[in-house]
Amino acid sequence: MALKHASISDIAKELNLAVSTVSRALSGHSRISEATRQRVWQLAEQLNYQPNHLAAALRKGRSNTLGVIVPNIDGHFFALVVKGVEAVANQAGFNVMLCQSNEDYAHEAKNVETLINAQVDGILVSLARTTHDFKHFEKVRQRNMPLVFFDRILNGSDVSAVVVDDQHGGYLATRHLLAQGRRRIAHLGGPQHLNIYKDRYEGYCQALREAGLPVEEDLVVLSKDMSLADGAVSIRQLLALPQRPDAIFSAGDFTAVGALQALKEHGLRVPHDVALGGFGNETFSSLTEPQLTTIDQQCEEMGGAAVRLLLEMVQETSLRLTPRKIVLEPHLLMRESSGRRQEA
Amino acid sequence: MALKHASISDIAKELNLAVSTVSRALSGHSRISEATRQRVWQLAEQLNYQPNHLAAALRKGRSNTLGVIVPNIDGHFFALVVKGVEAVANQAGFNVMLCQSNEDYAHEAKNVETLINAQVDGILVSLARTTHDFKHFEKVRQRNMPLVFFDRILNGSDVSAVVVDDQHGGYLATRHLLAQGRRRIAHLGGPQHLNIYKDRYEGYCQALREAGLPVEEDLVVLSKDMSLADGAVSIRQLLALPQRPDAIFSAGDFTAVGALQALKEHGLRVPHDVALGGFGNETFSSLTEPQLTTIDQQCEEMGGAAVRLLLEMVQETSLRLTPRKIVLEPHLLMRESSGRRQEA
DNA sequence: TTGTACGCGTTATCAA
DNA sequence: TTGATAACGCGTACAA
Repeated sequence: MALKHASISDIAKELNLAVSTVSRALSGHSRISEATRQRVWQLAEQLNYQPNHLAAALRKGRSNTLGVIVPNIDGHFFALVVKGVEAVANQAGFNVMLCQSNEDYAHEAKNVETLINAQVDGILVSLARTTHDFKHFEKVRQRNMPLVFFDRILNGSDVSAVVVDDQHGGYLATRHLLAQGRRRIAHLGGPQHLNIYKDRYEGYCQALREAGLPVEEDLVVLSKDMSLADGAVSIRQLLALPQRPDAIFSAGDFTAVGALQALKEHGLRVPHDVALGGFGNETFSSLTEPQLTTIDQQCEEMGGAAVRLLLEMVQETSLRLTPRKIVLEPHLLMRESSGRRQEA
Repeated sequence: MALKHASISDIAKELNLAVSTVSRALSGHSRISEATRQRVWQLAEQLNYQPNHLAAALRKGRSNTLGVIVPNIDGHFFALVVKGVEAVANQAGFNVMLCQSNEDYAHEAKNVETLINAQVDGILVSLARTTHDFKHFEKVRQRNMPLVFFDRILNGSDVSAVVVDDQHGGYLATRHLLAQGRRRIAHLGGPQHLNIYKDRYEGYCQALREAGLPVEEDLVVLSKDMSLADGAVSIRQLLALPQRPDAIFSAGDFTAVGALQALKEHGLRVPHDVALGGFGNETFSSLTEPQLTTIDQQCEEMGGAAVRLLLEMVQETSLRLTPRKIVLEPHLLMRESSGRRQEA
């Protein structure tokens, strides 16, 4: 337990002032004579006074703390988003309480409870892959607690959110592969109830359509976890087709690298035999051989934008009613894995 | 602002009870008639009562929140440690407040202030690379706030901490390279004021000594950031030597992979010409070509152990006086980069 | 078993 | 400009 500490009333007693006066002197809010203000500050300094934020929070009904729920933190993406969140939040004088859902719905629901109990002033969420509904946010809405989503949301949901233009990202990646002369382009996708995977897929379709190519069902392989292993499995499936693809656009870097490894194991050369593009710009993406072409999302920027949006809602109750969306632009990072076919 | 909410006094009024009775009924502390307890719980449920933790915290002088300061979160290591921290903390009913120092001393000091202000019940820290003293923890000690370090601490400091046996890790890696028949083994190390880099270096020396080999100054290259770029720079320096090394033990995976890339650029084959071992088992380490031999630390376990140690100190004041250390065992992960020289 | 009364440290309101 | 006082919601001695 912390040692007993100097409080506002200690200062008041010492200076023969009322606590309210001291409080105002310290917060610099109301009009206060320069003389007493100085006396107060000086003694505060001397006693090494530290404001008790808990008490202030109780009184004001505001904890100056923001809650963040992410699926995980060991990938590059969410780690960077959280970094952005923290930077902007701290800047604004808010603390960040972190929760990981481990891609699990039940865990996510528990996280929400936790943050409500902790009395955070607002919540930032990116959904777990296993989340199909918003039930667990009911209490948050009831309390009229500010809530902002980022990156992963449910398709067709009307909520405040900061997202990347995933469709455009998928479009960019696929168009790039087309530009390299590829015609049979496969897609490795994720759970379609999540905006990000659905939109990336749509972008893929859009690019094909634009090139006058059909979307062949056989060439679209969806997986649940978007893991390394999923990539390998998908490749096995694709290579069993009568005619194999000459390029692959994966909606995630992990799956893309899993695919890369599997392709090599099957004796296929990347990009010569099969060109490859991923999504997400994970750390390892530039360390594979060949280096992986991928889509960069503005991770830190996303975190910062989400916090700013949330803080506006925290400060202005009226803004909590109408959902607002912020859309960031993704960028194509051309690297080796999608190069042109070499004329042998 | 959250909507007005049911408090224990609301329940009390409704039931014609005293708040204290309700309080006890809910917390199940004192003796309470089964009848009233049931009535209270039922109404609480009905009114969707949520305890106000802020008020409880103020009253009890305990926030049930733990603070964590890490240098960053975008590497694999700290991400996993934080995951472990969160799991165990939540399990025990504690929240986690996260701060990143960005490897910067000043930032770290600010983080400490932040956490003190937030009135956390205890602090977990892994030092920034630029931290050379403990000054900024003075206030923490003054308040007798529980403080536990993990992974990175200052050499020779007498504090409570959970660390990996880095010396043994360095020893394992180096001995492994020796066992592959290498004799001129270089070392890429980090700032020696931090235990982890110092100890890994010591382990390297120990293995060489044991093999009857000298530690050649020329073969030891230290760098500040342990980044990818540092690895490349170090390689340039090593290759400028009259006789180049036939193996390298790097105290970090990033540097190791930077070295790997540089070696390849110089036309050297890994492991044939130069065998390579890293430290830390980053995600990308198994995705490079060749796959990187490295040392695995028990990240999540470390986070969990640190929280447990901290919580003991939170609950039992007397335990805060004598520093305790917990040492985890590292494991060697043999992969391709350290294979035997192939007889051509 | 239950009720009374007070304090945790702040801030906000009203009066002086 | 300052002071007195009442909350914020909960926990806990002490009394009944």
